[in-house]
Amino acid sequence: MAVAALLADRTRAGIMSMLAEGPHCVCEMAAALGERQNNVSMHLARLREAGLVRAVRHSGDARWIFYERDDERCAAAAATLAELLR
Amino acid sequence: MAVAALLADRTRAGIMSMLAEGPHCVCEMAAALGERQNNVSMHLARLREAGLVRAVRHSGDARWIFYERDDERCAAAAATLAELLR
DNA sequence: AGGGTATATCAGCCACAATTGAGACAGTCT
DNA sequence: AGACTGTCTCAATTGTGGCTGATATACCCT
Repeated sequence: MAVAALLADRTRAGIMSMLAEGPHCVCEMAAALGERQNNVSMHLARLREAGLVRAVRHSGDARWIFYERDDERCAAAAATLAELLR
Repeated sequence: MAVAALLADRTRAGIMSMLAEGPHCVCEMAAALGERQNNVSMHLARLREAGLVRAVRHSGDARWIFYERDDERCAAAAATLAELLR
């Protein structure tokens, strides 16, 4: 899926926005965005496939799965988009 | 329509890419992109509504309508997108 | 005025993506 | 082991957006 299409979805944009501030677990984002957990999970899968985010398991309690941005990939994606609007 | 959604379409991305090099008329872009005229026209309408491009009539022959980018709006849009990937 | 060309608009159809609902899986407690 | 919680996956439905085909509008030319 293209970067622009990934950001085009309201929920995914919200996810990226939240992750810009730091790592969050799925249920936190679902609650904050007013979306169901399985939806957020699916959108995260899309973002993961594109490499924009990655899942990390906490060492202490592995029930929660935290997601964080891949800054390098995000920067590359931003450059790709900026090219179109250059 | 959101900026990201506008750029998510292959045809619209092609249009923006062509317009980055300079003004073009609808039929030129349709031919270059291998799309039908009415499709390109419709996509241009979307881009026009968003303010990313504008139509200009040639003074000499007003049959052709040239489209050109609105650099200011494009820069603003790029900033909006960059914010999500910041 | 009439014919030709460039562009715009509109209804109908189709494809794809988002949401829903249900269930599976993994890890943590008691 | 059994209950509970957080996450993931999948089939079915819904909804949105793009494409098509036809038509309308605008301009030029003879």
